[in-house]
Amino acid sequence: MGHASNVSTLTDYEQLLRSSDLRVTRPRVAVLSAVHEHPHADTDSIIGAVRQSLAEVSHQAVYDVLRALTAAGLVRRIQPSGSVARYESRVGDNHHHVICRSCGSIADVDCAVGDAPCLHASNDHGYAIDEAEVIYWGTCPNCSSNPHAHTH
Amino acid sequence: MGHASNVSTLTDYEQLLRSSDLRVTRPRVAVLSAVHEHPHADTDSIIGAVRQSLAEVSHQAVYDVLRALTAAGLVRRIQPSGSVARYESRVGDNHHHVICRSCGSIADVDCAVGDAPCLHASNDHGYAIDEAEVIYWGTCPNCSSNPHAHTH
DNA sequence: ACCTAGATCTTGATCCATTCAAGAAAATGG
DNA sequence: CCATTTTCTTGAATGGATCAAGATCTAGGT
Repeated sequence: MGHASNVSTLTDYEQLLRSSDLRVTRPRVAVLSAVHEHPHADTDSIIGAVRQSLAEVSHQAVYDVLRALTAAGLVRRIQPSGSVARYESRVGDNHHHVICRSCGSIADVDCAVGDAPCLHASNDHGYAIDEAEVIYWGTCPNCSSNPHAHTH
Repeated sequence: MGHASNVSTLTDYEQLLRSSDLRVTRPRVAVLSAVHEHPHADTDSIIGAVRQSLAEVSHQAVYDVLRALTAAGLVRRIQPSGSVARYESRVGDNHHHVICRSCGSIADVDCAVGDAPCLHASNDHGYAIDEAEVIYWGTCPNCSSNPHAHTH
């Protein structure tokens, strides 16, 4: 009695992992979940979030998992100048980011030109370009109105 | 006899520094020169280049100078994902970069749309955008033809 | 269900780019 | 030439990320 829950509790995250041929482990489910729930979080924040549901996960495991998930395309890693690595679960749509120079907040920006665009450099120097990464730098609404309230 | 050379040897780099209200020191001239001569070089390469003309410069001095030059707008700092900081002397023209995923080589790309463009995000979320940084990722001609010759 | 092979995680150390700190040296303006 | 302020030297520390070895767990086959 009760072992039927093994089947009924298959989460979407487990499905995602399996469909990428990744073994399902508790650290992996927890990290994948954390990235979904905390877009643009850095590794340290992800470790913190993961440990709320799975207390004793090593930081090394989180690093390993993030690498595996990134390689599998389940998460995307971004690393703006001067920042540590950050991760997001929105993948495959070629979107970009706006970053506040003052507080570091990040927001998503749909690609301005279409779906898989931005791939046209004025002179590609013979490079075979497969991705155009755009980072818009500026000041967020909050920092614009409260110029001295740094959360950075 | 001979001290007239103090005047005649004012280099362009000295002028650049003075016009930015920066004191002229040998480390600064050497670093500025190194960045001009080695576009996209990282700090370590710049330290090496600087020490060819000025043997005993501390790495800390180079870090400090690079920071000062960047703040003054005399050089530009770029830091692609997974790379250390790199510097270039081409500033003020809103150009972008293509980077080879295989060997890490970097080439300049003029802005595709015009002069100070690219500043139009599809939805800026209220951010006041002042710069659009574009990095094109791909494979350089050399790595395309010699797929296994990593210099990275 | 159980076992095995191979992947993944834990533990603990290490790397290295960058920054911090304090005092010595140098540059500018008077 | 001096005084003030900046910049450089020296040496240590920081922190994100990686390396390494062995224990643990997952998945697939029996």
